[in-house]
Amino acid sequence: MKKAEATRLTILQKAFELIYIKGYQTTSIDDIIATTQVTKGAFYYHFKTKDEMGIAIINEILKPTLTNSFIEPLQREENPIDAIYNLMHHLLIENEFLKVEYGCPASNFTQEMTPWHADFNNVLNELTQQWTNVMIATIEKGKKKGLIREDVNPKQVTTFVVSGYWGIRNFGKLENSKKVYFPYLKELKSYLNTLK
Amino acid sequence: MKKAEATRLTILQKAFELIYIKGYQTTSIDDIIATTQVTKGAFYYHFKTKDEMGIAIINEILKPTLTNSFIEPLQREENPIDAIYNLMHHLLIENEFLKVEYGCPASNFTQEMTPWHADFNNVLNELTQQWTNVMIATIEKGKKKGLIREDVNPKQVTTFVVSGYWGIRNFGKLENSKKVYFPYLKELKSYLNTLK
DNA sequence: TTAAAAACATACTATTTAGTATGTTATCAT
DNA sequence: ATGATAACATACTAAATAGTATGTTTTTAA
Repeated sequence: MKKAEATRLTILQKAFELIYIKGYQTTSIDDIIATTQVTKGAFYYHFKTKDEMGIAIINEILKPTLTNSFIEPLQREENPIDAIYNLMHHLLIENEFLKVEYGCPASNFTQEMTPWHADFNNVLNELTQQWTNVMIATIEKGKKKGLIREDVNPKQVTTFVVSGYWGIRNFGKLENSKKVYFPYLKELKSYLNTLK
Repeated sequence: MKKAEATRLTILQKAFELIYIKGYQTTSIDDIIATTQVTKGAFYYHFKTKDEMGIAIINEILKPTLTNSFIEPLQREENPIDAIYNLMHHLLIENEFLKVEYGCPASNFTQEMTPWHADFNNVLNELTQQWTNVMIATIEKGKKKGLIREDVNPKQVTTFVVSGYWGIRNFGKLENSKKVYFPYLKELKSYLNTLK
C-alpha cells in the first residue's frame, strides 16, 4: 500500500472509532487530526469536507465489516434458524468490534444523520438492504428445503428480526451491560423455533 | 398557570420539537430562543445549563407522554396479546405525536446521549423501566388468566418486544416511510399469537 | 537528475456555540 | 403605593468549529 493510501485509511479508521464512541456531530476534525497525528492539510487533501469523510467511513469501513460479520455468517450455515440465531449470538456476545456501551454503528449513524443528510441516508439504506436481502434469501432457501414452514413470510420475518437487533443494541447502550442480551437471545430462539 | 411557568413550558415544548427533529447536540440555545421568541436572559433564568433543560424535557415532556400513550393503553386492555399489539399499532400508525421520519424520541435521546451523560442515562433508564415493568405485569396477569402459556417468560418477551419497537422506529427513519411498519406489525401479531 | 505534481504542514479566518454580566421591567406581599 | 424580588432583555465573551490560504516536503515519471 502506498503511503498516501495508508494515511487515508488511518484517518478513516481512527475517525470511525471516535465517531462510534462519541457520535458524528460531536467528533470534530480537530479531534480526528489530534488522535491520528495527521495534520489538517493532510486531512483536507484526502477529504473535501467532513461529510465526504463520513460517507467514506460507511462505504470503506462499515461495508466490509458488514460483509464479513453480518452477511457471510448467514450464507455459511445450512439451516436459516441456526444461521440467524448464531449470527445474533455472535454479534452480541462474541464480536469484539462492536461494544455494548456504544451500540450498533450503522444504527447510530442512521439515528443521527438520516433525517437531514440525504447522502448518508442513501448509503445507509444500501448497507441495510444488503443485509436484509441476504437474510430474506436465507429464509427462502430454508423454506425450499422444508426447514421453514410454508406460510412464513421471509421479508416479514427479516424486518422483525433486524428491528429486534437494532433495538436490543439500543437497550444494551441504555443499560450499559450485556445482561439484556440474554433474555433477548432466549426469546429470539423460541421465536425462531416457531418458524419451523 | 402563572406567566413564568408558561414561559418555561413553551421553552420545553418547542425545544423538544426541535430536538426531536434535529437531535440534541445540533439544536442550539440560539435555535431555541429564536423559535420560542424568548430571550437568552429568560432562558437562562429558567435553566442553568442546556443539559438541565434536556433533563427537564425528558422528565416533564416525555414522561407524561409515556404514561398516556405507552403505559395506560397497556393497562386498559384485558388480553395482553391484544394490549401489546394494539399499543404498537397505535404508536406506529395512529399516533400523531410520533413521526416516522424522526423515530422514537426516547430512543433518539438514548442513542445520542447515553454513553457520555450519566444524568441522561439515569432518567432515560427510569423512563424505559416504567414501560417495561408495566408490560411485564400485563403479561403476568395474562398468564394467571390462562391467556398466555405457562412457560412464557414475561421479562424475556418484554425485552424482545420493546427491542422490536425501537428497532422498527429506526427502520422507519431510515426508509422514511410507514411502509416498513406493516410487515413488522404482521410478524409481531403472529409472534404474539405463539404465546397463547 | 530534475521538474512537476502529489502529499503533507502551519497559520489563519469567519461563524457558531454555551454561557455571563449587567442591565430593565413586571409582579406581589405589605 | 412601594420596595423587594421574580422575570425577563441586551450586549457581550471565550472557546470551539469547519474550512482556507499559502506554504514546504516527498514521490514519481522522464
